[in-house]
Amino acid sequence: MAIHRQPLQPDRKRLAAMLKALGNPIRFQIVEFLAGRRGCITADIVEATPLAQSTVSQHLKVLREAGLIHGEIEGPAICYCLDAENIRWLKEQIGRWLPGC
Amino acid sequence: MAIHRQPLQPDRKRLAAMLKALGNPIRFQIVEFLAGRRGCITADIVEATPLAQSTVSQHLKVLREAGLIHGEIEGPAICYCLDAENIRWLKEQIGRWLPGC
DNA sequence: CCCCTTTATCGTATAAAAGCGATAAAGGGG
DNA sequence: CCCCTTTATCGCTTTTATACGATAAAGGGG
Repeated sequence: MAIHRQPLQPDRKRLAAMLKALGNPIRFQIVEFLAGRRGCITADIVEATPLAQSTVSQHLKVLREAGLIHGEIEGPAICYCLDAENIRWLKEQIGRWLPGC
Repeated sequence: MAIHRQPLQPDRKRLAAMLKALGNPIRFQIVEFLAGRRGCITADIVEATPLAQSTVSQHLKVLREAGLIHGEIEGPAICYCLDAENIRWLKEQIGRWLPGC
């Protein structure tokens, strides 16, 4: 069964995108940071980081587009939380993955 | 707890490296391809792929360095297999990760 | 309505990844 | 010993990711 005959099933694509997003150490740590706080403002994440605000905003966008986090408007700020449902899905997929191992 | 105070624990670093390696769709598919065959020659993977042999070799190197596969010399060729032990470790880590989700 | 705070986006520069062809290395067969 | 097969590595180019400062957008307070 060749790899390139068909593009990649949608759920596989989604899984690979999540893994790619998490493969960056900064983003990985942002997710863990959020997990330890059950949601917080972008500014808090920027403060916890050696990076510029615009850079952090880019990373948050990647995490958002991968479905790992989501933000809710809270006054003039945005409160980011882990997307528990999608993260559960990710963990389930990995749990089922490669049953032989 | 700031993100940048300390580099990243060794096991977290290892986990992020594995996720990064798997985040590339081609490498993701190579792993699944190997899972469906319990080991095969580089040439088989090249053939299953739209890529040049040198490119596939690079991807195999990334997967090897992430500990996801390992190769054994088999005559003039090399037989690649999934590294079941490390993949189990990865799955365990993800299973334990973010217990709140 | 203006200003301040907060976040996203734009433009741009640099670093890293991904791809290829050519070449080297290593093993087996004659 | 030479040649053929197989894989890795090198040099190079193109694409993508990462980072920053500057600017725009959007909400709340006075």
